[in-house]
Amino acid sequence: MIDSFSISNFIENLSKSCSQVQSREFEKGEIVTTYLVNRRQVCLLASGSVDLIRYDFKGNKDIVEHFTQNAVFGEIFYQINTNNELFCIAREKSKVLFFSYDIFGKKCKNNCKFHQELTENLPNLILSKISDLNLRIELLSKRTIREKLLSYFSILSEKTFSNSFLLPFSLTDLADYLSVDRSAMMRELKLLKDDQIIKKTDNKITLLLK
Amino acid sequence: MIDSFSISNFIENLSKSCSQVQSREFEKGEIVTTYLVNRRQVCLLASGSVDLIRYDFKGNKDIVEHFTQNAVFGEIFYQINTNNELFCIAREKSKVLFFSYDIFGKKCKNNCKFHQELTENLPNLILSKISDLNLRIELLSKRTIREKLLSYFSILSEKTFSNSFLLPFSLTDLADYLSVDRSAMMRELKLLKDDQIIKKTDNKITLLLK
DNA sequence: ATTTTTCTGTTGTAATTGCAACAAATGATA
DNA sequence: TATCATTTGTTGCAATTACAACAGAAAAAT
Repeated sequence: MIDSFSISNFIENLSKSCSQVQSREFEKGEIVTTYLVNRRQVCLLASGSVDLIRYDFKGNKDIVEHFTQNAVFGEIFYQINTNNELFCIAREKSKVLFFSYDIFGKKCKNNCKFHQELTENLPNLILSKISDLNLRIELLSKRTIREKLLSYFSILSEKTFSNSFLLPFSLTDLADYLSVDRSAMMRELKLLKDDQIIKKTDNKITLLLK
Repeated sequence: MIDSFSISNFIENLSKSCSQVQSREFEKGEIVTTYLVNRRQVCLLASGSVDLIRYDFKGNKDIVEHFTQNAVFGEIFYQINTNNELFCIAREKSKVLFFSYDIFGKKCKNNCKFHQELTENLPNLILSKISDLNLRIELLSKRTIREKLLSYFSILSEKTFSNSFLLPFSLTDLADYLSVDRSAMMRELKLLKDDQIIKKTDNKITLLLK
């Protein structure tokens, strides 16, 4: 599996640039890409964070997906005809690599090391994207807010090998990720505290399961 | 993009078997694979249909995912630590190819045509898997049953270029796919009929939008 | 340092939904 | 053909949830 270290290496090596990969830095708020055209382009987030945003017919903003380091994104992964406009916007200063999805089979003309590492690791990046999507479906499939929260906490707990962990999102974003009303989620969090199932201080959650 | 025709060709050519791909037929009800071990194995459904089933701690059966022709599946795409047991079960007579995900970069020793076609097409099969997952997330993110149904119908309508289309699922499975209570969904379908937003006869839906 | 924006926290209320339970229709199997 | 299993369709009711609206805290921008 690719790790942050490898990605950093990618970026370093990129100075001796691979002809088939572009790289660019974005400031907070800048549009990284849109899902309006139909290209075979893949975006790989080398550093920072990027949101996939929808503006619906009423102009309401809605976070569809949230990308962090090593995430791959782009309209090629989102062949869904929503009649809304989808944008990827940098949440903070971010570095993004752009290349064609069809880089897969092909060898680089220069036979460059960077290109080779990229094609070797892309399959794993895609695997982890698929797992992330499946995880979200798993959570969204739960019927109640309580179940959604507890499933999510349980997964964070397993990831960190601890009953205590920091939420990687703000509570507002968490409600968005679980696709529930924020105030209803806040209420449920309070009930979970009252029932002594969790403890919560700021964005640190502790599971109190016996 | 790969089509059914290409897949059929794959299967035909498979007679001169590629050393890195196994193929097997399953009868209805047979276990195709389980998500208990951690292998790099990919399953590709050449024909038939397969369900990914969960049995929770109470023994309740739950359809997590439903695969049809050309779908790729296997635990490699599902790195989620649910404490449940996940099985893939053939819904009908089905043909499945098995191979390693790491087939990607590697060339076949025999340099066989089949292997080459497979590695060329696998990236596209994976793309369409990702789009399917994103589509489901899109639907599950809707807040009401009505919105879920209408979004789903609208996508089917676009796919078929028609206001009338057949549901690819039974209503029971549709409720499962949208992760809502079946009886609540039935009620909402009736309300949609009463409000003259849809017509429904058996599993044919007609959108009555002006 | 002050203003503005975003985030957290809370609550009442109405609407939606899950659940349980049932009957009829359809499909599968022996 | 008879029997069993699955699917469709329906309803009452209790529980959950979305929505709206607000205030205070924290963070970001000027």
